Amino acid sequence: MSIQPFMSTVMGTLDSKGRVCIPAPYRQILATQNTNGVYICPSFFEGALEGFGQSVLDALHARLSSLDPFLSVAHDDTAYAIISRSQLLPMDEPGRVRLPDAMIEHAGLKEKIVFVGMSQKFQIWDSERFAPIDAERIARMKAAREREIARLAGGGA
Amino acid sequence: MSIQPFMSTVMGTLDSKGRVCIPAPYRQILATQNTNGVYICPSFFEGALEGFGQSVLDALHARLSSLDPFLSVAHDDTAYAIISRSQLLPMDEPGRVRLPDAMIEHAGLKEKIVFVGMSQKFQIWDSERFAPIDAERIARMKAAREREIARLAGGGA
DNA sequence: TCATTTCCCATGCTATCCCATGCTGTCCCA
DNA sequence: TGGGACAGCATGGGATAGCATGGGAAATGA
Repeated sequence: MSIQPFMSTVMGTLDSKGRVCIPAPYRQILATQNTNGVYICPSFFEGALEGFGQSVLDALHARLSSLDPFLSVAHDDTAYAIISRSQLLPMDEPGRVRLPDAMIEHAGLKEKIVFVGMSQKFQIWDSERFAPIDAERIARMKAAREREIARLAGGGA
Repeated sequence: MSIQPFMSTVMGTLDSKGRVCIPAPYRQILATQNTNGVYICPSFFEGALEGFGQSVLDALHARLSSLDPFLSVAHDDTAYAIISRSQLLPMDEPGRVRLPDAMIEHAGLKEKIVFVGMSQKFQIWDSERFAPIDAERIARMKAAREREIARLAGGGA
């Protein structure tokens, strides 16, 4: 079988104890990556959380390890930022993790949340906050498509 | 063996449990792509669903893997457009899949549905909704042909 | 000693898997 | 050339396993 990406959009719940149930398909992917739990990192650009497994972390680590850890000034800022802000959250038996309060606050999570599969990683959004973002992303895609159609109809020049 | 495209238009049924029987020729194509089940994605631009196999997903994944999963906007947009909206639907023994309610609603599926083969992918339409779309596509094609004839008659300049 | 958190067990529901059946197409034989 | 038999495909329904969720007990730190 080929690579297993995080896919699809799944509704979820944040309970009164700050726990979320990781969707079963996501857990299977994490398991195949030998990840006991899940890595969570606040997104830098959006009010959301990003989750991923061991293989993403390995790739980031590989990027950093090509640099001299003490002498290099050519830092890989992205890789460094991710690694330094990520946490490995342990998973209980049914497949839930306890989100740290700081993460819940960063993403503005209420009761209804959304898991958004994005191949190597997935995002966790508050349901209400995600709705306009969703509409905006779709609008961008449509606009890009319209431009392409217009270019083709224009005579291919 | 040559490439196996999804082709022809096939009638189908959506049962009371939201299941559809994937046409046998389509299943054979999916099987040759080592796809256990079928990937389904709501169309961005039309009230229909799009189905495809592993090879489409592999091509997409290859494109994503050249982009930074945390830094690149193109990565997020592409992943969001397809990956987050697609699902791998498992297939039961006779060859049926359960369509998620959100997908059924997106395509406005009633009882009578239509599978439309489109080479790498196929579409799933509600039967009534597809009729005018079909006519429109034919009309567009005819118009293009007319224009080409006119251009050739005009002296080919 | 008390508060907070973490781990574990119990439960209802939903989705998935599986079996049984009718039908329609094709293929073969008369 | 026509009729019959068989095979494969589409369909319906029911039982079961797995998932999401809630709460309680134990352990740790203040």
